[in-house]
Amino acid sequence: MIQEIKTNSNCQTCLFKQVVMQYLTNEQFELIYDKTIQLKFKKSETILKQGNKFTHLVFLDSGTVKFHLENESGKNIILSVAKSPILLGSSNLFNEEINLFSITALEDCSACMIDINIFKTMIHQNCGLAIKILELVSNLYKDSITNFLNLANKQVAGRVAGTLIYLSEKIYNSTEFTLILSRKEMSEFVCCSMENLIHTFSRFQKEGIIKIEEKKIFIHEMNKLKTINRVG
Amino acid sequence: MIQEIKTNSNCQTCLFKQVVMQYLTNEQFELIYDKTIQLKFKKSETILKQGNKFTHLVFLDSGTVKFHLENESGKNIILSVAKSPILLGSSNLFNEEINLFSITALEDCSACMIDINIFKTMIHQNCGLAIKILELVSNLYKDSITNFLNLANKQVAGRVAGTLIYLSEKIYNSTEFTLILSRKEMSEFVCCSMENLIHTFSRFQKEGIIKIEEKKIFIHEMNKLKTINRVG
DNA sequence: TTTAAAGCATGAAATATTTCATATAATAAT
DNA sequence: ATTATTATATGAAATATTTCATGCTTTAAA
Repeated sequence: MIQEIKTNSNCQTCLFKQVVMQYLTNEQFELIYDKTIQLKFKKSETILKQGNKFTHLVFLDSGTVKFHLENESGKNIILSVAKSPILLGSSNLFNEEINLFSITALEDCSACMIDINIFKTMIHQNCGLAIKILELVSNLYKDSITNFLNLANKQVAGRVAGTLIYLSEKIYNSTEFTLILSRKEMSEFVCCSMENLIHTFSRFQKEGIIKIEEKKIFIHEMNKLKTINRVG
Repeated sequence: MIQEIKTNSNCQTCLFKQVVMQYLTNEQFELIYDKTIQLKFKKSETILKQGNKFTHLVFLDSGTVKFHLENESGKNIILSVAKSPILLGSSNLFNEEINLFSITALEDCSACMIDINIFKTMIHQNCGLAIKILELVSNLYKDSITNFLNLANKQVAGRVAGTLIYLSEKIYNSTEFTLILSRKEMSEFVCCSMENLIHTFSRFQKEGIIKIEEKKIFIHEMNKLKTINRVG
């Protein structure tokens, strides 16, 4: 990762600043800003590592990331995919200061690392900011339940459909997109073997529901996908 | 459910009051108290219903509950089991005021229903309280990830082991306990068919890992259970 | 440029899981 | 007391999933 000289940064247009400034004075913001480091991450670099003590909130300014964790049997699981602009690490704020999961860049990203102690002090001084963070954590919590719902008690076809719908609606905002996840990563998202994922992709393609050209995916029949997702 | 006359209630010893009073004045607490209703729920009564607009936080004073939801294919899933004292509904506080999941009594419960609007007003006036709630939501979030980890990418035996460990360590604080969940409910917790759950119980019993006497469960070899849970 | 490695794809065998059929015991209803 | 219902249990067939073997294609390395 490359550390940028801060004078080059574009704080003027930063969404995080715009939100936070509603609750902070200029002086308070300067305190945060002094401790903030702007970094660039290359594809597949780790932004936050599961199990590490975490020292910074991360505001993802550009790029897409995956939240993932290893379970006790050593298998990797992708919890979610998120794109900028988004604040990462907020769910850890009031845990035991250990990252619950890893966050890794799926494509080149730029991010601001915000000192956690300074930020916590600000929260204590500022109800509005605390409530804003509470909103963020609540929504993360909601997303994780949605995710859980997609996986639990469904067969692989239903889960693959759910994941394709999620990517289409929440990440790419289109029924045609170029996947930045490998087949292996897709299978870690769907929680099945890579072969099963590929078989399911092939089946969906044979049935005309989707079209696959290597990394490009075209969803032709979203309705069928939604039915498959619903019935499991 | 039976509504109690408030003069009979035991607010003097209530944990919720003890915590909240650290952040509120007597006058503020009285405001909340005036709008609070104390209820008793019988086993299997619904405390909060998935999809309903939610109007009250619920402080569970006694009893044990399950968090559960129906997925799109109509299957019931138990997200978690929780026992008193615990504040229910806090994760909904800053969502769209819709219950994300249902909460149902697993045994007779008593609970205080706290008006959400009054409580929100208090949060806005009080950073300490906001941060306390933030802690609660963060921990709920952490629990749901732990739960997810137990289920994802593991075979049924590993998941059954994980659920037994959870019940033993987090709910009953003993290796011997009388299950308040039916076999059907256990299978909804583990996310498998009821038959598969029963098969797995039988297998564990044959291998001497646990002993089952109808509703009573004796965990004889916790280490083996943990190994099975870890390797999946 | 050639070779090695990684990613993707397919089919078949091995394994896991669900569904179905059936039975028994415990509980509820008549 | 008798009957019906519910909860629990077991085994076998049907289905789903993983694992394995293999091949092709693309990318990275020598």
